[in-house]
Amino acid sequence: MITVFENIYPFDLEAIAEGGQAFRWKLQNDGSYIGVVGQYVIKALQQGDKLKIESNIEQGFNNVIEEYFDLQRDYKAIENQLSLYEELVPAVKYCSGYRVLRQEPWETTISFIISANNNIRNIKNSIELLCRLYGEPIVFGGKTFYSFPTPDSLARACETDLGDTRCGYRARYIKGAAEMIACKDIDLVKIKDLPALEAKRELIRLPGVGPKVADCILLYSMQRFDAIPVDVWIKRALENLYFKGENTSLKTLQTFAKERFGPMAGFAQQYLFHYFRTIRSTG
DNA sequence: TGGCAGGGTCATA
DNA sequence: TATGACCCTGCC
Repeated sequence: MITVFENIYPFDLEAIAEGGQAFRWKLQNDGSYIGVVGQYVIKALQQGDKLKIESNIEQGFNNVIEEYFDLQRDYKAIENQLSLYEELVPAVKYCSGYRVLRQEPWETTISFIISANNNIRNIKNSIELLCRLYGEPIVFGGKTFYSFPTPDSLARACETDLGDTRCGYRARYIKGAAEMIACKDIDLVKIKDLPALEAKRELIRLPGVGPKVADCILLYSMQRFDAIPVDVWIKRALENLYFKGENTSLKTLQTFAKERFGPMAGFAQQYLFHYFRTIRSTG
């Protein structure tokens, strides 16, 4: 099925797909991106303010797409609000169209456990291998894609075999987290509704999940926009903007960012991360 | 060819 | 609270 979504603005598919919040989107020769979302393969092509979507979604096509890309949220208003912070204006201008995807909590948890002390290329490779080895095949457009593995399938996996996904020492974290979730020791659905601090504390019980990964899970899959993952890029950005470039502890930076941006912290993080990372890599 | 850094976490002191 | 180890990969 193919549908075109009109008048989507601000929306930047490339920034959304490459921005480091999701790791399963792949750029195609025709400029489109193909990704796997749940049991669905989605081919997305942006042409100006139109978004053309081709997918194997059978029911509720529009709902699935609108929810995943968060199309109902007024990002123009969000960008205007962020632009009230003078220091964010360049980042918001540069990254206009960035959106926080509404991803699945389990997949987000494992993806960001793999992300720790890793680089994006490796993260993508490991997740792809994980899906090929433990996910279910989905045929779309004559090609085979793979769904993200279930908690049960990873809980049953042998730690040595998980090493085949080239995730290194994180294999035991993946297995450990999968076991806790599969046996309902941790319930991601319930965590979604807990108060901020409690939710974070619960997530950190999972092996391989520290403060930063917990914030990623909260922001990218639980719509907790007050969560601000402080990674090396946000550290650089905040130090650069507010601490005269001086080395500052993660805790200080996190407290500062939460106070300064409040419920907008997660959005601010997205624009700062993408902006500083792009500026740095392009010089 | 070898050293280093990459969207942190964990164990130890 | 502060340090160092940790798998693997690509880049210089």
